[in-house]
Amino acid sequence: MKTLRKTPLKLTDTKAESCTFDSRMEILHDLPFFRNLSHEEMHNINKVFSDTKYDLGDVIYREGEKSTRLCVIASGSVKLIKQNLDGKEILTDILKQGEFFGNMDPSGETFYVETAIAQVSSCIMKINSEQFRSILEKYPTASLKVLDIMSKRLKESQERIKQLSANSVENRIAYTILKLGEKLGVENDLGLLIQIPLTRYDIAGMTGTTPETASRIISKFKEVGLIKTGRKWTVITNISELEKKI
Amino acid sequence: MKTLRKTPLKLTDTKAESCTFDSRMEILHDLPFFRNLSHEEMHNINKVFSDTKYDLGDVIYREGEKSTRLCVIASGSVKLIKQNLDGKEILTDILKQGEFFGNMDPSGETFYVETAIAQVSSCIMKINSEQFRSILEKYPTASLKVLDIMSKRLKESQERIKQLSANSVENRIAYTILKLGEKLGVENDLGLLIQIPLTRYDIAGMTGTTPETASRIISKFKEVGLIKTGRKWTVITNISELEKKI
DNA sequence: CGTATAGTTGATTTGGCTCAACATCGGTGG
DNA sequence: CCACCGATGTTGAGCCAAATCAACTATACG
Repeated sequence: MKTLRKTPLKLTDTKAESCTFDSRMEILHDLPFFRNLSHEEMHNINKVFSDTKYDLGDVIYREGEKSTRLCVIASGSVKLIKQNLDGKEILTDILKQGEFFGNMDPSGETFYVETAIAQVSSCIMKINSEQFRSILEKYPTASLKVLDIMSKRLKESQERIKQLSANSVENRIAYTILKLGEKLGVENDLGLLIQIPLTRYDIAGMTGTTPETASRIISKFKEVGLIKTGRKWTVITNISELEKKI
Repeated sequence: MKTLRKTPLKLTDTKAESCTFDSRMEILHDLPFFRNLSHEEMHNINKVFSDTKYDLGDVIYREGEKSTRLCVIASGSVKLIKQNLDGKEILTDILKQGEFFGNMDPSGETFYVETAIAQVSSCIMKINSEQFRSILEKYPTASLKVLDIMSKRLKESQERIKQLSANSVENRIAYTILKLGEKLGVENDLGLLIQIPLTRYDIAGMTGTTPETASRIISKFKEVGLIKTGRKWTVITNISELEKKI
């Protein structure tokens, strides 16, 4: 039952170069919604973005603040959190390089509905909501791509509602770990490693339970050999059996 | 405690004329995403839509079927349902005239992720996903409007996740009734009537609980004079006090 | 009117929360 | 380099909100 082992996570610090104009160029070019644009167009778009580096745990914006910008992750990863009145944290999403978050409503009268926190040291590219909007107006293909991404997120969100409404905590934790594996998994010598620091609080916040209950269920999964975990890291060792727990 | 009273719901049957080409024209013109289009453009768009009448309880499409069309409610209202493995029903959304649902991914390789059911007799306008897509490509303003609506739905969906994760059933039922009041409420002699037939099963499906628990909590709300209800109908009689229950 | 559907209410059970004590990891500074 | 300590994770005991199971009543529709 002992899984004593140093963290297998590779938390390479955001390299300075991930925030340079040229590397941003590459990242922007890889975004689904800016593909097919000419180099010159991309260059002009890139000029409109600014960037900021954040260390692990830094707040990018806070729920309730006036929302004025759209953010794109140039490197690193970001978690989106909603707070309940009694302080309970709901983890809405975990985003990785190339994904966007923040505001794209140009009205100027909106407020962030969640708090964004750097989950590892990250470089975040930012653009004014109105400017982003005018890019979308200029490139209809881009806005359809954004629309597709939003559709997908809505579907995922509704799947989660279904789970919270009808499934047990065990189901939800199995599902969440598998989804994280799909999205952030990296094969290593142990199995499929989830390449972000993930605490019991995070898992509890994603599944609508408490850290204690999350810990208990994770211990059960460990006992039957579905996963291996340690402080802030998780490895899936038996995907097919874990899928049966959903 | 007795609220013996005939249903105050006005379930006017979908008038035949709500499905005529001309009345569809009006409805399309009122859609947020087609506003600002010329009469001629609208006329061309209208020609691409077909329509179908559904009676209360009719299935418009079923979860898992190949998704090929986008639907717009010309008249009536529609509920979107997801089923759990053990048969439990999750009510994802209730939509009214002018709202859209279904599929807008043109890839042709997608499946409906929920079942759509007419909640009253309804006229549904339908368009092929690819055709809708090409309209969006042609009118960038329209696709941005659609994007805005999707953003709003995503926010609502995440709010619901938060509630399911952190709030009591009482909180959630109060919230849900208030939201339904905002969206579908009509002032009558009793108070703010929710103008759709709404069962305890529906409310349970929207709040992630059981009909029995929903009934108990609704009885409590009735006792303290926050709402009045009968078979399939709900009237909010004290909004401000009901808000305190969230 | 009679019947199927919808709603209510009670008794019992239980999954998961709360509170609490303890174990362990890993970064920091002496 | 190692000891320390705060952050993280584990585990136990008791409790409670809500699910389940069940019997019943009320409503609307044909």
